[in-house]
Amino acid sequence: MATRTHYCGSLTAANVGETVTLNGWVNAYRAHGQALVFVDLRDRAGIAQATFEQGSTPDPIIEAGSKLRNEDCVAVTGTVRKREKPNPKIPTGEVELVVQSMTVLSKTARLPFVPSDESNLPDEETRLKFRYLDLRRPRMQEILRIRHRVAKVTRDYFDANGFLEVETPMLCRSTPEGARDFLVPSRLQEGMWYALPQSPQLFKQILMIAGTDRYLQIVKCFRDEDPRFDRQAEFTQIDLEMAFVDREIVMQTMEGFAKTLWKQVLGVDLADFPRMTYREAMDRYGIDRPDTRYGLELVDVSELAKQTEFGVFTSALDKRRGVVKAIRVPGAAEKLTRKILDGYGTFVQQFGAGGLPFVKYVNGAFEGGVAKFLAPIAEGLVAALGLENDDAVVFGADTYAVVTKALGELRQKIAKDLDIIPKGAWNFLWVYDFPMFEYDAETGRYYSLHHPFTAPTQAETERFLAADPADVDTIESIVSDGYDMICNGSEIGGGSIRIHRQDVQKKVFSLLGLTEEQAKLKFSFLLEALSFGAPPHGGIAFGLDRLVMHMAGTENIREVIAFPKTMTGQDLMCEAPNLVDEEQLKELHVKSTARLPASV
RNA sequence: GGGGCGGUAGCUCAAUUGGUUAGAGUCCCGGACUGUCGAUCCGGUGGUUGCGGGUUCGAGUCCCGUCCGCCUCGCCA
Repeated sequence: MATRTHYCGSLTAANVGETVTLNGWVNAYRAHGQALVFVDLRDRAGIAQATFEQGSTPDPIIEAGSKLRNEDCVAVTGTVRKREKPNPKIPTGEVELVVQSMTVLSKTARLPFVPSDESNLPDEETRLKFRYLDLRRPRMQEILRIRHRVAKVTRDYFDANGFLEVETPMLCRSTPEGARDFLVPSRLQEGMWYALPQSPQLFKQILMIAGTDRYLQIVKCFRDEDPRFDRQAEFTQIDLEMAFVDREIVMQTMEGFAKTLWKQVLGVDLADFPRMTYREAMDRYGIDRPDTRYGLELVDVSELAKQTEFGVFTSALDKRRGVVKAIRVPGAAEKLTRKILDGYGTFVQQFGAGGLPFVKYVNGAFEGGVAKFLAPIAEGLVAALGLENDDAVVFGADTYAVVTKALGELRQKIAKDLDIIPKGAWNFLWVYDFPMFEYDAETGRYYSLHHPFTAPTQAETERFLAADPADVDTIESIVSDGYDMICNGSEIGGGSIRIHRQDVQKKVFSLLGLTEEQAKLKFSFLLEALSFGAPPHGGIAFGLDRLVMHMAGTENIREVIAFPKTMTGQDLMCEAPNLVDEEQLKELHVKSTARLPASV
């Protein structure tokens, strides 16, 4: 075949007069009979027009050109010529290739869809089934390129900062806590199972103990939980760890990374990242990953609510940790119709709220909703919320946990519904000072807010070691040395300074309900490693897929993964998962209890 | 495991209250055409309305079940 001398997308007026060969696919064709045919050829780099014309192109080649159809794969050779009428819509529009010879490398069968017909793109199901056609689209190629750039800049940045890329195993041991594991049966060890890594957490800590000092890995991780629009069972982390560091060093290094990434991939200069404690984030935004691109902040109006006769308020305040909070929605008195507000009422109910009291502030007075209850505190409320004419106000009244969750979620929904999120904004911030533990009254035990290897802050360590496990308030007040990097309300990275003291690690395990025996059974290697001169260390893991989602501006995570899985965990192209041979199961010492056939 | 939305030609969509032979654009096939770039013009192929059951004189439309896709709650240290 004639091999490429240029990419279609790279042709410019500078190539005029040159004889070039293009390899690509037919993006579109315009045949004007046996004497003139235009074919738009597409490759990874872009589109160029190939012209078959009598006088320049041999007749049999014109004939063959007129038979080309969408997505046929061809090689064409010819001379680059300046066009009489340039096409300003494409970058190569000033020139065309006058075809002298052509090879049809591969005719296409009847297409399930036409990749170049952006206005008639099929549903996602069809795109995923024929992913190779979908990926031919320039937009998908652009996303692949961005993803590549992110990986490349990542390796360059961390290489320049002394990090070493080290691979860690995919076949690991299953550990308690955390997400559900994907399991792999062992053939050589009958009855035993590997687990695919949820993250290389322990390996990278061991690498720090092993003197690697600075570690980086771009690595697949697996969590067998239900997907979301930005979550997939199989995903990629940019995983990092540093020894002999404190929180400040890690945060500075990682902030530098994010800035470098945005600069080199998008050409965007990011300002220094603001920092916010977990407490402040929850108080003001009702979530641990606040989207600071817009207002709609939560305001505690408990003191005012106390002065009303409104049962919903007063009974909420009678509860342990009861609060009344409000969100001012500027200028939304008309937009938030009764119907919409009813919908919001239902919306907050799924987070445990009883309903959504609301009121509108029009011409200096409250009207609608719960207006009649607010008379005694009207002045105070206007001042507390900074109300202006035509504002709407929604309230949450319940325990702190319920109000925070309900209003935090509602805040984001209102912002989307009213379309008040500024386009093109990059609001990064750090959230830190997370609690180490949350106590769950139902199971009667503590849970790690981050993971069980997260250290308490240095200042808290002795208080933590001294704390009585039965003293829930004290345990819950212990602050960890963790930090999350937030971008536009999305957690793109999370990490912490790790525990490097055996006594601290043992206490964490015991608070999590692991007996000394269980801890030894599951984590003996870690506890042992910690006893051999473990350096202080800490790190972070970024969600590569989410980073690319933000940078490419896609609606979901599947768009940034070449071969993604659906919400039911299937690969529609290769049809995984699927049945296996009975013989395979036997070798693996596995017998299925499924009602449907487990093998073919 | 729970909730919501969706599934009609290869693709994108339409089809009045349940009522004639389920239509249009596009792709594809055939024909015309020497400057198009969403080419244009003429003709044609193409349907188990996701699947199964039910109600009805009659179901794309209503009901039940099921599968698939998306979103969501739980879950995701």
